[in-house]
Amino acid sequence: MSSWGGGHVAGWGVVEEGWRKGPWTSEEDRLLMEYVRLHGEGRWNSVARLSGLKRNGKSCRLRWVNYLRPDLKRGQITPHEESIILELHAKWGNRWSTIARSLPGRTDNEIKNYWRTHFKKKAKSPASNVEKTKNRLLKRQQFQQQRQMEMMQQQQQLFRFNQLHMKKIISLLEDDNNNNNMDSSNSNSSSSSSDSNYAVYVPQMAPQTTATGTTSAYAPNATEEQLQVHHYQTNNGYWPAVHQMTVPEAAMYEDNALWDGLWNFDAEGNGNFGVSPAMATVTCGARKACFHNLVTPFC
DNA sequence: AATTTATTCAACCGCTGAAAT
DNA sequence: AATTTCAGCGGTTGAATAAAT
Repeated sequence: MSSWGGGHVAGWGVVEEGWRKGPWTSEEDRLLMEYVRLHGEGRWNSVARLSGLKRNGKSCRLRWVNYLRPDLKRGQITPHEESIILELHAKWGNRWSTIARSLPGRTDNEIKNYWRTHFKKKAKSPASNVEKTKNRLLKRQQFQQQRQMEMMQQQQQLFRFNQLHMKKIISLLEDDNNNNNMDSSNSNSSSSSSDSNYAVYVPQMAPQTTATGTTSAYAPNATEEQLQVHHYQTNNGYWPAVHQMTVPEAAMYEDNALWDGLWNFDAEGNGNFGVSPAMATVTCGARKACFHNLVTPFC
């Protein structure tokens, strides 16, 4: 069944001429990551000798570059990225690796696949099919927008709730203050619970739990440790990349992540907003960004 | 509910050019 | 200078999954 191009026919995971082929197991990923940790990227043909992996250099390099590299950006291609792909493809044609250089965290393979599935067919297919695709995308987009509105409404409600509480607290404090300073009658300093007072109150988001259960608060003062994601479960079972994201890096991603968050709003509402596990933490950033936008006008 | 069709994407291949021997 | 090795590129395949019938 799996005759990859030319050459001898070998099944998935079958050892052919000493080399294993097909999908990678979590153990193989672990070995490869360990190899890179110890020896760095490159010298791929030494992997088998030094790590015990029964994969050839080519396969190892590909696995690392397209899947295990910690700086990979996961999640769907954003509209912004899509426009870059289109623009650069018009300019350079199928020079995928060149295009990929303009999209940090995206691989040439990913861009190639994306372009082929989204644009190559569209160019060929009859108008009716294009319409169908358009309608389907539109439908999905509308649904996603609705979900987003619901989320925002919930967040606004939470904010209002916090405001009310703060008002109560302030008035209680004022009462207390007034009682304590009964004899100082001209106490102008004790402000009433004016808007300007609670407007500066920025409610802290509850810590978000990532796919791994790792707490990722993504508060402005979140430590680097809080922003680390260690191991993920994916649909094929395992995604072991160790992605360490510093606070400035996370901030840099925030913009993109916001797009991802909006674009990938997930129908199941599974808490990851439809992004891949690797982006789960980053998406928390997006959520934070959304929330921040709600608060900003009051600041 | 079952079947068919379409889509996605990880992993393969052959080829090429650069670097090492 | 010739040969071998290695890394990287673009094209292709097919298993898994989603959507349509």
